Amino acid sequence: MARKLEDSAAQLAALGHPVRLGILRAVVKGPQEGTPAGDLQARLDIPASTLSHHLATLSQAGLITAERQGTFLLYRADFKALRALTDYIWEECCQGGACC
Amino acid sequence: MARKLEDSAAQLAALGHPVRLGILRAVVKGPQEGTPAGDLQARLDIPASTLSHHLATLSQAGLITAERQGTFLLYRADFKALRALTDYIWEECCQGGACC
DNA sequence: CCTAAGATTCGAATAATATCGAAATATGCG
DNA sequence: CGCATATTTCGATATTATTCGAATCTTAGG
Repeated sequence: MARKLEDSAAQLAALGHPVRLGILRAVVKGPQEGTPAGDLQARLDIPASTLSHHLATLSQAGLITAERQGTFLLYRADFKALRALTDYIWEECCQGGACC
Repeated sequence: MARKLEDSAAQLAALGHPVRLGILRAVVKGPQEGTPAGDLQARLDIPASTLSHHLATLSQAGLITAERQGTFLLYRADFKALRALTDYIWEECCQGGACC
């Protein structure tokens, strides 16, 4: 399965925003079973609608996943996707043989 | 030296554009001493002014460096910066202990 | 000094993104 | 059902990014 440059760019763009990078960090450092959107909102102190928009961006990029638990929506980081993304960067780089 | 979230976000944003990711790839796969802007333009088939703008973005983010050689400007990838960036992502992730 | 080649900067139009309050949707519970 | 809580979607605005032709700048060479 060929990894598309466009998809990687979309994931990198999703991470390329201070608020979203902060969201990912908060999700990663949160409980393994996931962090409710409300908890993220309280911790990061941003309006709910803004947070929701950023969560959607990260989710569409495939970097986080959501699972409903009652009235809560638990967000979890997709570590496999993160690994694939960083791997992609280095596959690109090492193909030239200049760095590793 | 503490790596700032904002700086990482800026670097990720620089990579988060298909054309710029393509430029980085071309630079990485090019000769070690650097690739002239004109070569990149011919290979990627984009207007010179557009290319120049993207090169400036990548350069300001600290992902590539430029060195003049006569009338040419040779662009090189900053592998150290790329490594630091991918490392940063995993430092963030592994702090939670959930993934590695 | 003049010209040509390589590359950037300017300027201006268009497109995309970010933000956030208000309204709407989904879920659980009494 | 009706209400409360959690979250998203809508709508509207402000900001920023992207694009590219034309003009400018830089350097080398005659």
